[in-house]
Amino acid sequence: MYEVFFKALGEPTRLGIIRLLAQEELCVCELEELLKISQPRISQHLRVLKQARLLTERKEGTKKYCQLDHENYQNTMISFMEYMKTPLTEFEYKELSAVREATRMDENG
Amino acid sequence: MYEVFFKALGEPTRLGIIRLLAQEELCVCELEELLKISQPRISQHLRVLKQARLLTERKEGTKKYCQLDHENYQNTMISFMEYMKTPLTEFEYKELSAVREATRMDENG
DNA sequence: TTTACATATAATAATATAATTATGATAAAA
DNA sequence: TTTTATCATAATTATATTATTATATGTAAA
Repeated sequence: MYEVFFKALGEPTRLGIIRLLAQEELCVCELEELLKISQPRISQHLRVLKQARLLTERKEGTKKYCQLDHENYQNTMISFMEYMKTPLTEFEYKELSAVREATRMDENG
Repeated sequence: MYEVFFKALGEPTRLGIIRLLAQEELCVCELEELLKISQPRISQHLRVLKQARLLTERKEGTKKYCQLDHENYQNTMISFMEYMKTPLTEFEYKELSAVREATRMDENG
């Protein structure tokens, strides 16, 4: 989940796209002209952003207008920050204690 | 900058590592045992996290203890969220107007 | 000063991702 | 109904990333 989200953001072309779409609703051909990159390339990166739930789309005639999925973007960022704050599971703590216990035993004997 | 940061987070092994290191200071061999993955693999992923400024390190004897660089992690997340809120540059708006003007001209004539 | 431990690095192989080129689909317009 | 515009997809090539294996480095202890 977070992996897909961050992987989508961890690429320069997509970062450029998503920053534009955070401010303006744009269609593929506008992105193409603004960023001076080919249409299939835009299209493929948009697919990645869509899978990461970073995009909302709207069709108008033959054009597809995209913008940042503000809600899911914010929710995911916040949820990740919360996730990073959550303590390890009980199991993880037990494992960790075991590992440290083993190390201490090494050191003492 | 953000690209390196998010790319570092956009990989499952590194996400697993960084979540542990957000809660506990751990050395490489502890990560190795907790995550059941090889030492070179840990070591390489730690390098990526370091480059993304997600890590602080401390040496103690032969061991290297790591933890999340809480400060830089938070600053980067916040700074990115601010970045996403900043309006397009004047130049970008001009470009966009030009593109839209061209489209409108197409539609009208 | 040899040995063992913790970590890093290099080389390789496997896999994944990105960009390009070519082609297809759909809807609107001529 | 043929064109044209917009977008999607497939195939290919190029490049990057990941994991493994083998080896090296450094440090502390025997």
